[in-house]
Amino acid sequence: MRLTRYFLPVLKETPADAQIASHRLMLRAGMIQQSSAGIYSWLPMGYKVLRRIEQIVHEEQQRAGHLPMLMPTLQPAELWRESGRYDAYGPEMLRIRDRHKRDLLYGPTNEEMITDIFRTHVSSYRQLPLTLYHIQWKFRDEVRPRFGVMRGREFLMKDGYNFDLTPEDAIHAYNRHMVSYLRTYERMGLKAIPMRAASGPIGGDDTHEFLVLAETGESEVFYDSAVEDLTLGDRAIDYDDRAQLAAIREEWTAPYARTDETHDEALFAQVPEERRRSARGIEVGQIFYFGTKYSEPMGALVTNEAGERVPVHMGSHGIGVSRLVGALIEAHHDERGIVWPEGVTPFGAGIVNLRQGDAAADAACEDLYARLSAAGVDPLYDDRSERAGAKFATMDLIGLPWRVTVGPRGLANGVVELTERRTGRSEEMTPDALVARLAQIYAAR
RNA sequence: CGGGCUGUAGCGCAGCUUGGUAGCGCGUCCGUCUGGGGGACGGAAGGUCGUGAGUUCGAAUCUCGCCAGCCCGACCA
Repeated sequence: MRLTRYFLPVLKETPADAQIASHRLMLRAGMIQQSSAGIYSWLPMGYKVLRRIEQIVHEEQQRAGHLPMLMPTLQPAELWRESGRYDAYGPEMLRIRDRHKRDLLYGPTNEEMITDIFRTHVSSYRQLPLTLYHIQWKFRDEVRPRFGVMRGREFLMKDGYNFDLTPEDAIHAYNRHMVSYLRTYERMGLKAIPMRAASGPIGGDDTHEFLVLAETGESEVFYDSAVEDLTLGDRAIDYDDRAQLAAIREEWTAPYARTDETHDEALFAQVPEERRRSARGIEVGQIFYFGTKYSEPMGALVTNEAGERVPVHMGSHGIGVSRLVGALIEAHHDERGIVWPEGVTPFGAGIVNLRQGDAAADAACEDLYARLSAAGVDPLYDDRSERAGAKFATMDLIGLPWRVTVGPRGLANGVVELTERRTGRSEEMTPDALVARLAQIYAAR
């Protein structure tokens, strides 16, 4: 993409309403624009990041064998009356009445709807196990939206639902979600720690929240520093291997890690003192096993091998997709701007032409732009007639992991410069070497 | 939902106390000079002063109502 043809309305000054880094930087980098309290438009670059995150979530869900689908944003009230949640949910749920005076609601989640779909079409244990998910906009009428997309009223969320015959099968589904989530966050360049959590209005017994450590997090967390060192790396995972998944779950959940809601001082005291940590965290996902909580009252029954009609065991599992954009920035920024991890960056590298209009510089930039594009790096070429300082400041702000600097001075020696945003380290090299280097970095993406 | 604060140009703000018909910086547009960390000079566009009513000869400014947004708390992913 050429910057002169893009829409990137960056701000030099900080908008007064933005308090925390991610909100401030998303506004300054031209990623979002507030529409009303807790509701945002996603401008091209913000949307690009959102779509990348969404893509990673899709890939990892499908790798785990979960099936993508799409349910509507507006749901009939009847379904929620059946589960008893129409009254239980409270004013957070946005209620709407259509012209026929039918009660609708803008879905804050989809347990009722998915259960309805399930009971209509599935009646035998032979059709199990089944895990369906979708990525859809949700609405919760927060009393006090704040922190930009981190706590908006409208938000994009992946929510998945598993249907299993037995508690054992459902626990396997739970573990499958835990492992796929660990992998999802790791691919985005985030360290998210599963913590034993409280179940809230979804209800249920077994539940973990995934928290990204950040000073601006909404939850207070307590954990054993041993979890910080855990990583999945490139280990081969077989999502049908129950023992392997259970072992990974054990590995991640054995060290103490809880939010303030479930924190237990006595247990925490058993952690060696030098490994005890208390910090703040941003919740970016949660998994639940809740058994027959919805299947029983809503009649989601299947026939088992003995010919008996039994309620299915269910769980639901969410990832806050839009919130992740904010969480990523909270975890990855400095005083100059955002520092995108390569897994989610909107563009792979920025090309800065220091002397727009100079024949040699223009030609070198065009050449690099074409070759990096062909190599799948997806570069953003700053071809504006701005001075170097302005171009550098913009690149620092929008946080692309790599900056390619092209100017007459270097070109006279046959070199261009490659700078890593995270460390600020620069290296001069020939254009050929630079293309090869970036192509290799992004080959896996 | 309790407490606090703020609405003036795209963004950040001044002006309000003491009423006289709106200003600064950034950004935007045009031009010239510049050219390796938000450059300089010259010119230009852009405002129902959140909104409604009241007081007054006259309201951005004073009074009351409403609306919106932000912060702290409670709540929440």
